[in-house]
Amino acid sequence: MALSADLLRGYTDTIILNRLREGDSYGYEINRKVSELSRGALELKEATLYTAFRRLESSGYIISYWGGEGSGARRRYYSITVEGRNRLAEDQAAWKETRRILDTLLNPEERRPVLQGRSGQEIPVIHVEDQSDE
Amino acid sequence: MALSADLLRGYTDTIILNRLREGDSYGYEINRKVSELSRGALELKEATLYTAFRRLESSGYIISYWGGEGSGARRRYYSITVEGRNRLAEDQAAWKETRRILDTLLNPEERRPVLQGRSGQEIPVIHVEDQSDE
DNA sequence: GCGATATACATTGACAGGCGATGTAATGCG
DNA sequence: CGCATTACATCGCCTGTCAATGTATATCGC
Repeated sequence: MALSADLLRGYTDTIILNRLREGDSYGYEINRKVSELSRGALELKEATLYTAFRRLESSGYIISYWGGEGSGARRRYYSITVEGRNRLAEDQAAWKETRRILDTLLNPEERRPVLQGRSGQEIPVIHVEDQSDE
Repeated sequence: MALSADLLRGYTDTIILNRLREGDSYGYEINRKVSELSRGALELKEATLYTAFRRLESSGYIISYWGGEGSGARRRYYSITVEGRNRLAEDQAAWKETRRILDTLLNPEERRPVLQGRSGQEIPVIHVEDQSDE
């Protein structure tokens, strides 16, 4: 099943940052790696990729430099900045939260509902039973 | 943390369908329920809600009718159709897939590594007691 | 040497979903 | 009566995705 990257809208930047966390890289390679890690389920389109790079760089989350000449076409390498790492950490936290919310809102438990507020004082579990027929 | 609903783009329709699965309802109520279930983390904006209703209805996933007069403002009730249920099932499957991919692409393993074989057999769910709060 | 292919980067314009702003209307309460 | 609450609705802007298109270099087969 090829994921419609529409459901991933907004995560492209985070995906790139997380890739860069493991070391500098360039567009084409990042793309291959992403599709490899996702088993081909996610193929970032080039236009999406490169607009993301521009967005990230102009926001200071990554910086770029030319390199790799002599072994194929020229490459523009990207490097994650400190701000980028911070942004990545926030994004990862946001993803966990989003995942939790969507799990409860869309149902597919299987991971079990998470009903913990940050203050902890909030209500115990209200039984939301779920028989699919009616 | 209030979720930027930008990260939820594309899921609004599914959230609504899943709510309707439990019975007919109307905009205002659905909205309250969603924010209750998410503990206030997700507040669907009215513009978002009602455009979603129009989208869903014109696609045949829901149908609407007026009702509830006499007890406040008039309400437009929505009912999920058979097509809507099918669509919902697909969306839920897509969410599981998306979740899996994003978990591997964004890293936050923490619950279980996602390295299952292509063959589709699920990883045996490891029983993780979920009492820790972050 | 030459065309095909793969690598690699880049921009433009269209499209779709979310949402702020704004408007309408009915009911209930003090 | 005035105001809050409930409830629905639309317009126009913004942002991220992506098809289409273009450029350039290196390698491989013939």
